Amino acid sequence: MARTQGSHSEITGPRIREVAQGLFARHGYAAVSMRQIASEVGVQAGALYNYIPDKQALLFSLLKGHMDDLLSAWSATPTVPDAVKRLESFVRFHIAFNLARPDAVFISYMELRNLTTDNFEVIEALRRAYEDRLEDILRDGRRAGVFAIRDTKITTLAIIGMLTSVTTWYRPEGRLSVAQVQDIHWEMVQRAVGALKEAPGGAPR
Amino acid sequence: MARTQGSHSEITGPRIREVAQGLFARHGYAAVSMRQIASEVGVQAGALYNYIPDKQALLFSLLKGHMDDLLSAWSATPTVPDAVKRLESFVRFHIAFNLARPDAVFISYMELRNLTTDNFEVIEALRRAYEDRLEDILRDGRRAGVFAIRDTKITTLAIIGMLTSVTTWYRPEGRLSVAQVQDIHWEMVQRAVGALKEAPGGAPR
DNA sequence: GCTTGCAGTGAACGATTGTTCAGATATTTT
DNA sequence: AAAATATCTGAACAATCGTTCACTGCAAGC
Repeated sequence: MARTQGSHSEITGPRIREVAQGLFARHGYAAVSMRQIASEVGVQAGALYNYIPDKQALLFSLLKGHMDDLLSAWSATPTVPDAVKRLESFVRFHIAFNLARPDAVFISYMELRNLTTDNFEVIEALRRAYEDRLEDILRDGRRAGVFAIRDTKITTLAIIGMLTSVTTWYRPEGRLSVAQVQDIHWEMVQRAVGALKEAPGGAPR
Repeated sequence: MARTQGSHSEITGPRIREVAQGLFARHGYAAVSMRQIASEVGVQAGALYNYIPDKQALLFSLLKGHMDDLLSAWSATPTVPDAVKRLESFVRFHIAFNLARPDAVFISYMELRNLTTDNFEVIEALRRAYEDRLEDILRDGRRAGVFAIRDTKITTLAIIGMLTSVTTWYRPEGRLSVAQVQDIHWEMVQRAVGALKEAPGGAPR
């Protein structure tokens, strides 16, 4: 039995990427076979090659797509002149964007080592470009005297590290809403960059 | 040709774990074959099974060993009564300990998904136990009124996330020493938990 | 010097890997 | 209705996977 109903090409193509993303996130790129992907799509392994040249290209296309989405989504958020407000924007954006696509985030820094050297460099450049967006904000704020930062590069990486780690534990059915998580982290980031000056003895809790 | 010189058992055993740790960190558990490990040890694949029951047990033993080391190393650091000093101790310890064994750290949260369910639960419990050490410090400090923390659990995870991310970028030959990285992060953590009250208008930079 | 036992070899096992491709079927175009 | 095109099957490919095992050689104990 070959095709059992009408044209599937517009369904199968995206489905392959969805299924692969889920399986890669759960089990890892190397541990997932093309036959597993095909089976979950509802197709034989050979049919996958009507849509992708090979397994490596599938992984790369997922990571590339995610980084492109990330960068263009951030570019689409309105720019405000105030560095503090811009930092708040970034913090809330980063958390919301990442929590909305945990699988993509997961594989995007878990499967970097399974990329070809060429492919790796492309993704790495995009990652750095994203980090630069935050570093620019921090540099501006420092120059304006609203942030007290020792080292913008390290602070950039520390903030991104802190914010990204949310994806490792957050569960939608858990105790906190996304907005609450954003609030808590925004407060911590504000303090970490020295933007929130509290009166000494200011209310704990 | 079999063995070409004297007894190797006390060499080969640890070597297998060293080599496996390095290869797992670089390429991932699923992507590394027993033959690759054996080849780098300088032995045939079959010989590995004189030391380990199977590949899964090798991975588990690496992760278990790392978590045991981590917990007992922290337990061995002197306890001070002051919560702020205890937090400083933790921050510096976590950074130094992780930077000293990047491969072990890397696979310890990269290969969790390649563990059997039973094995995973063991490692997960140890990870939580370590997090609890930090959460205890934060809770004590909050009770004592020296930390202004909204949510101790989230703050715990955020701090660990921030500190652990150092291993993803730090290179010994880089711009900063471990001590400098510790200093910068300790300042950020101090502020994030509201322990560092700066006079409003306090010197930026 | 003989025996015992550890440490390692090298071949073999069935299973599975990514990928290719001729052929079958359904849809679309003519 | 016929021809052309798109989509998928199912078998096959060489390679590699984790693991087992009969066998070999060396070192240590007697």
